[in-house]
Amino acid sequence: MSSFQGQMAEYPTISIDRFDRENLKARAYFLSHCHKDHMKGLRAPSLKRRLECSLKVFLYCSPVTKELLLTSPKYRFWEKRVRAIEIETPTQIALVDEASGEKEEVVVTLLPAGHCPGSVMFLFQGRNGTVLYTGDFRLAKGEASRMELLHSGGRVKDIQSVYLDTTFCDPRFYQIPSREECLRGILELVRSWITRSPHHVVWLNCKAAYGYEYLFTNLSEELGVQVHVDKMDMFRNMPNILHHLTTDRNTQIHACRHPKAEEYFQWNKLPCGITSQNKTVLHTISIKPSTMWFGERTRKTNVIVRTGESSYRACFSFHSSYSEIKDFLSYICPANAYPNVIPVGLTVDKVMDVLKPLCRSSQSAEPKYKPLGKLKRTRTIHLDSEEEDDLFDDPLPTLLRHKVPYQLTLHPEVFSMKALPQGQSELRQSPGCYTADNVQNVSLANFVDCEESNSDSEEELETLPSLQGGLGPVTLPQQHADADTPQWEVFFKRKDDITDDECLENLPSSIETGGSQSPKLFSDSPKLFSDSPKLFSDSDGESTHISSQNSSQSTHITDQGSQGWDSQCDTVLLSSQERSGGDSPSLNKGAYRPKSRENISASQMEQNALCPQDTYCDLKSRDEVNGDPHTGEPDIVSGRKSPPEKTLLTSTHADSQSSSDFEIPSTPEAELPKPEHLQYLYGKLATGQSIVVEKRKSLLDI
DNA sequence: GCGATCAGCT
DNA sequence: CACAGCTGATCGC
Repeated sequence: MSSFQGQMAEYPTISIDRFDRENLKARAYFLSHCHKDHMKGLRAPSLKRRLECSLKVFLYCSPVTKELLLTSPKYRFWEKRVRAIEIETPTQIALVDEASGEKEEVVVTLLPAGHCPGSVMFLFQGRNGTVLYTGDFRLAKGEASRMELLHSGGRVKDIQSVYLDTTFCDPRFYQIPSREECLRGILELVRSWITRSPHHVVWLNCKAAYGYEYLFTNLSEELGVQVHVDKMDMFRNMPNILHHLTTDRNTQIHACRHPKAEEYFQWNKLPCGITSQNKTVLHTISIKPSTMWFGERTRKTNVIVRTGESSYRACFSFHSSYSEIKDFLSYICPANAYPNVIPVGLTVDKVMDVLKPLCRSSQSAEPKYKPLGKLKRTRTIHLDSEEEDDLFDDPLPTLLRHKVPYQLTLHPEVFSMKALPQGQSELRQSPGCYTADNVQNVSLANFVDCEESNSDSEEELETLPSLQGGLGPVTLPQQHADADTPQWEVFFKRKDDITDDECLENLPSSIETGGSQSPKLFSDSPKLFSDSPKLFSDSDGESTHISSQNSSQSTHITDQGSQGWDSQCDTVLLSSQERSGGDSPSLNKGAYRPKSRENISASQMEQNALCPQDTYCDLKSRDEVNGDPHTGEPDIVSGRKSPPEKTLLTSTHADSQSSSDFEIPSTPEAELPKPEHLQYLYGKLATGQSIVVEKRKSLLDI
């Protein structure tokens, strides 16, 4: 839970995610996402009164957050005072003291945080330097390097302070299985159950919070079954979520809730009250998403655990793991970092001990000789001209440097993150800032093109095996390019292509921080967005448009598999959950190859834990392998007890968080990178050539 | 009656 | 395991 008090040292007149006490005096409010622990005081009478007196005070958030917030009647009084800011669109905001008339300008940029729909990080740039408030986030390793607007001149911006989500900033939580692994595990479990019969249903025991939507949409997409929920009106303007949900109880996947749901479940009753369909009793299992983590040396990442006869726990995390946090922070390398959360059992000091070494100050404490000629942690290879002296960090905030962009050189993915219907370009018009307007219009035009082409390929996608990218169930809902309706692109986006950034991340030199010593091999692109903030006009940027947010962490499975560095072990179901029919249009047929438990010895299991597909592992109760009550039909009608936990699904994808990829034994079919190959790759990296990673014919790609 | 806070629960 | 959030008890306005 966030213990951030709302204010940042550099910009104390703005309040973020806290709206009580001192924050009542703020000149502007920011909400990173719609979770209650970040909304304290947001509907308190004291703040309501403040709003009535101070007509220039606004709440800034992402378009999706605005939508979610205003759907709740309790917050509807904010309607006239919420201003949605497009993702990744630097926007200038005036902080006015209404009493004295004193004014300060800041430029804020919203960056997708991957925590829940609408969740963002706030990057502020102004006279007291550049600071980043992360809100809650889950970003896979290397993702910061793909955020265009964290960079300037091809380098990470000079960030004074980071206010960081440290929920799992504890070595205990070293590794949390990737979103894709978890998703795949749940998908296969659900698939294995609901394909048994139309009366086999799954209850997803989710907490009342935004953040599970990508689970629902992916399950629905892959299995062709809508998810039953209690309410969906908050998604009314987000078709890509809405289409996968239903309030019709007659479906096989439920995520409905009830205060006595657990009790109901004991009696084979779903939270929505049904126990049968068409006079046939339902066979139900429950899956409870919860965080699972693994230590540094743990190679086994079991994403599904059986906790009872019909109960399962599935790995699911809204927050970055310890190693993901460290990766993020070390990439940003701010002067200071402050924890927003103190994990239970830790103290502020303990957390600071982790954060400090990743900050600039600790690294530049004493002058050190550094060998010249090392590559700087550049992120993207720009083809444009060099624009600034690389030897020194920018003394000025980026916004003060007014550059006139001459061409749009941003990468397509940047645009794909910003869904904007045609015809809304005028909403971006900001009187008094024609330079920015021009840029916006240019980018908008390009964006629209981009969208249309996306929608074209969408058609294709549906006719192609959706495993094209090798990601299988991770395939995420596509974008709709309906110019007339508000757009919603799923906030977690799949990225097929590994970028060179990713590779750079794995290079030792990528950890190098601080001032550059290397000549730039490649010039940087002219800055567009970062130097041309959109001004927040008074003509109310009201927009019903729902912007997308995308989190791109899908590269790891394909990357690593394609390089053969890691065992390509994906989640595999046990025979207990086996169903013989290959009836489903499975994207995972390769991975889904059940094997009889009895045929596998314990030692085999140990091995298999490190090597892939035809594997399961049962960490905790190997001696119980014969006692699976699920092997036969019919099943579970009553008498749910809780046998010792059994791990049913396993994935040994040590994945993105692996600190030492080469330690991992290879699978028979996997190839270790040969020194020459590595040399070749590194050579390409060093010279800035893009590396196209050839996708291995995936196991799943059958 | 409402809100803030806390314990308990999941 | 923790998370996010609900419920219910208590207290103060």
